[in-house]
Amino acid sequence: MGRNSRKLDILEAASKIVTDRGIFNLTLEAVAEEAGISKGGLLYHFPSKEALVQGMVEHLAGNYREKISKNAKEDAEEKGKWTRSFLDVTFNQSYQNKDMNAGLLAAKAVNSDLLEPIREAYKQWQHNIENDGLDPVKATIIRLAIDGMWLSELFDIYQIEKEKKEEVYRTLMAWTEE
Amino acid sequence: MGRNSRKLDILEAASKIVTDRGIFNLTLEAVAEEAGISKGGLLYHFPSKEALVQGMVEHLAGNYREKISKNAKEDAEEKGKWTRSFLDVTFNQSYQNKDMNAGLLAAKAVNSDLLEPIREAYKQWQHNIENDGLDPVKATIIRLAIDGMWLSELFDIYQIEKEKKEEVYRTLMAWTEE
DNA sequence: ATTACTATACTATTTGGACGGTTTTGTTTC
DNA sequence: GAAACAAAACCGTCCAAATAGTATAGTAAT
Repeated sequence: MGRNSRKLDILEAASKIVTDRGIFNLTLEAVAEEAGISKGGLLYHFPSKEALVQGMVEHLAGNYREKISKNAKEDAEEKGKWTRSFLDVTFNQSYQNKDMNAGLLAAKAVNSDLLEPIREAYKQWQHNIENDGLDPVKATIIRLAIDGMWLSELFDIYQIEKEKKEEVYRTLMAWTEE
Repeated sequence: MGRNSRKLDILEAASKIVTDRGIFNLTLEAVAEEAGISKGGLLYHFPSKEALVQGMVEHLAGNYREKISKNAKEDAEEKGKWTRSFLDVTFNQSYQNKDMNAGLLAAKAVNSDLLEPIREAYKQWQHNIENDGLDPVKATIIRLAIDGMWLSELFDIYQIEKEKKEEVYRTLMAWTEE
């Protein structure tokens, strides 16, 4: 798998550091060490810290987008497919995805402008969800609820019990099929 | 003239810096200057940066708690009062409250343990909401949706149009009255 | 005397990033 | 196929700037 995964190695290392040690420990040296590369080598791939964080965001936004659009396309039922896809991917995949959380936190801390790719993605999803054959307000609520779930966990504000989480998920999913 | 609001001035200054300039610019010097106090004076009140952030969190958590419990007590209808109060306070008051956002971001960045007062508050609210005379799952969804709304804005991920926000709010509110 | 500061100077450490050099890999020419 | 060269990938050191926190001497009001 060689050479092309070098950049990915670095991005993963950066995510790991943010997740495990917090934003203030995301230093070039720490990332280099975690990725098994020298500081110079790191700066070769990402010429500045901002570029590194930008890389993180672009990577996670791309991944997330792909998953959601693929999932929607595979849905047999037309009505509600975007809402379902968003719900499913967010709950079952991105949820535990450290990259997402780390990238968000890093971008917010370093430079809010770097969040643009994510904003762009969300804008599109919101549009799709509102034109999904469902009641737009209810669809939006579904979206907000699942976002509330992962954002509150990302923030360590609270975490509902697994049981209740599953129940919420099933209920929201059922709403997309009404 | 016990200018006892000195500590509050400092906390407000800190919030303003985080909101306007981001977490990395929350330095002791910057806070002192923004608060119109010397660095020594700042350290007199908050002996370390961590203590300052702790102060921020405690202050916002206290405020938030008070508002919600006051609001719930004033509700004429018993059923759903906690859910309504949470919804109302979050949407109409804490929402634009920069203190909340700044405190959260600062605590998450500096030391996640500092979020404990908020976690404690949320734990209680979740308990109240689940025993509010409403369907617990639906009540939880209401809570999650409104959290999704302010957290996604706090994060600058997306912002729905005002119109739609109001609609969502009204719909959620109606659900607490069913 | 105590509380609540101001003002300045200082230390010790960290950090982003520049820089110059080296190794690896790939391509062309003989 | 080997030599010659070029480009990409990478290393390790150096440095100026910034920062948390300490120290200290002094002020003003209660």
